[in-house]
Amino acid sequence: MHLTIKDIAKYSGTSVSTVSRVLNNHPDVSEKARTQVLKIVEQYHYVPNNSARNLVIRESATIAVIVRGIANPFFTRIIKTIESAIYAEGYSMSLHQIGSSDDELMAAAMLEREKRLCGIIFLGGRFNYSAMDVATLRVPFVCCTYANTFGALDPEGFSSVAIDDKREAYRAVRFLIEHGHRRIAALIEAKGGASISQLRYEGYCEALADAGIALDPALVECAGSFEMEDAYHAAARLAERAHFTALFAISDAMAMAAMKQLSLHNIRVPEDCSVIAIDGLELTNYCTPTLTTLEQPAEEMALASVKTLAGLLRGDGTNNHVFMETKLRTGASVRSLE
Amino acid sequence: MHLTIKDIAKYSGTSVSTVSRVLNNHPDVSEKARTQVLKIVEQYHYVPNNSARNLVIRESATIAVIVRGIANPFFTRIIKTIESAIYAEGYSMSLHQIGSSDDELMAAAMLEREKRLCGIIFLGGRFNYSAMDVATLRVPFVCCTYANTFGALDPEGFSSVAIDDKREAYRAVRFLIEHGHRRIAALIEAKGGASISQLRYEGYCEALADAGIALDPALVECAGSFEMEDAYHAAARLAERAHFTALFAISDAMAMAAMKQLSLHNIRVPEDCSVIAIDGLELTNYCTPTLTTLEQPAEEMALASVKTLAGLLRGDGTNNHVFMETKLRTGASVRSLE
DNA sequence: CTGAAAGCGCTAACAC
DNA sequence: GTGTTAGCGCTTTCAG
Repeated sequence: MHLTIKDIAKYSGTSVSTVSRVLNNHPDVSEKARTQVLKIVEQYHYVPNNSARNLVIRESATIAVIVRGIANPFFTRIIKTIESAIYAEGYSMSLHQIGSSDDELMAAAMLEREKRLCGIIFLGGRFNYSAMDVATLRVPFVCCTYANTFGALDPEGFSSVAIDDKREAYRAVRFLIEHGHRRIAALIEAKGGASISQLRYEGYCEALADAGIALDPALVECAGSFEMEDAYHAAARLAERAHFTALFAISDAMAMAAMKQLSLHNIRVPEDCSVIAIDGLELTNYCTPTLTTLEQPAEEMALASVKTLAGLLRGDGTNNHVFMETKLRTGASVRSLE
Repeated sequence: MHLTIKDIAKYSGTSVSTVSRVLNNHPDVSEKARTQVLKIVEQYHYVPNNSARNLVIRESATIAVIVRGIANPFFTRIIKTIESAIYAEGYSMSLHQIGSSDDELMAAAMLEREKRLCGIIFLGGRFNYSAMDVATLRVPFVCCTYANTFGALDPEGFSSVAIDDKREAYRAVRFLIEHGHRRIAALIEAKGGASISQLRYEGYCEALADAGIALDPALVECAGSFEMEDAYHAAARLAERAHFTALFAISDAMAMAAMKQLSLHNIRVPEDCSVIAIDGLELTNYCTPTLTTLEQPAEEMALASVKTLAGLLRGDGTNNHVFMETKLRTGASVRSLE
């Protein structure tokens, strides 16, 4: 079917070991043999079989990045930085996306064996690994953008880089309160459960509580997902049910959909209702009004993830868990209620 | 290092073939052996090595989807549909992203050997393959979203599903002309070259020509990329240099950035300037004003790609090249110049 | 510098 | 039903 290294050896009048050496840039090959092999490779469009290669090598200096939900535009920024950081550290990257219903740990375990990985970075994922779940993993791994807050893992056994979702949500809502708002609605995904939505919702509740504002259930609306369309409908329910002077959305995308819905209800942003969110998508710089948001430090998070993993691989460096801070990006969607 | 099928055979008191049969759900295994093997597999967290598996199988009923630039939000919609269509046809999907500087054909050739693919779908990619370039590919492939317009490939040798970029751009600009506009600016990526930008630019030129409107170079601005930020700056140059009553942007994202810039120049959309684009991103439903755009039929394109490939694989069906039509999505960004 | 040969972990005949 | 065994295509000692 396909040409093998054996065929190339035959056609170029050498042996498979010589061909292998040429292909892998080993020094111990005569210039003559090298040229000849390369010529045949070119001529016959030979492409080596990676499965065979992966099977025989012991370790591959490859770090896998396993992404859950690549549609998330926030991840694309992170991935870009992770990639260059991985190369800069002398490793190569293998990027894999998994569906939201797939098991990233199983995917990781299979890749570890298939590609002889030396490390793994999880980007987005479940929040509740158990020790059993990670038992198949033999290489160090770091969770980027989430910290297994709800899981039961030995913190010494892995690393994480994330924002403190609860704290940042607290800051966002606090920001609204400081601008004089007291009737603050929340647009979340769902209550309870082990998710980013729950953490950010808790931050919302705590900020209200600390300011002596009673939690009004009528001001909290669940979209059921992080999708813009669902957020759009949820915002309609909110607008029709309650009055509020400010809205905290758990994500930029949801905030954007909500703003559209508010304008349809003749609620002007920020004149009638201020809006704040968390994420800092590039995109929300371009909507009208520009969204005020707590921007996640994507680049720093990416860098920290790779640095941590590289430290682990080199032998210096230990597992650790870092929480980064967001940066307030002041848009035009929040006004003071003087 | 890792447990192998041999270890599992030993621990479960059977042979490797029995273990293999259990793992691959072959019928010829006693219930007793099956339970026993599964127990050991579970207990020792055994995970098979796919490289070894891929090496020995002849073909795998796997279709690879190779995406260039997964950041493109338009692709995520397509991928979702492609995935379910592939499963519905009885194949499994292997999704791979490649960087914009990588060679998708080399990636495809390697995957074909590594995973014993039976077919390939390219999503986004270069426009100028040559026959030499595809010489390494042995399985049928279809180009989704582009048609190798600038390439030199035998049309019988591959399939494509795309929109006719030139025609659709023509329609968009024609739409503006029918609304009374004559000073129509164009926001493109770059002039010349083998790209979607060039095709859409040609459509713009032709629509103007057909309407007897002279092409004014001052009304054409190149962003240099498809990025929002670059489009944003390009729109500023345009606004400062020329007067126009309408703007045609080659993509939704660029249009969105341009609208923001126009508003900064006190040019209201659509009162002072109408805006139209091509793509139909979900997102532009939520910006203000809602963007009028020619929506690419992502789902149909995805479906057609898989159907074509499946036909090729089954033996009925031949290579073909289909151009789909966009659907006008009327937003609020275009007004009539009565 | 070069080639022969021993596997890497798995599947699939092929015998039993 | 089950076990033995011959490779899949490649890298890598180990001799020459």
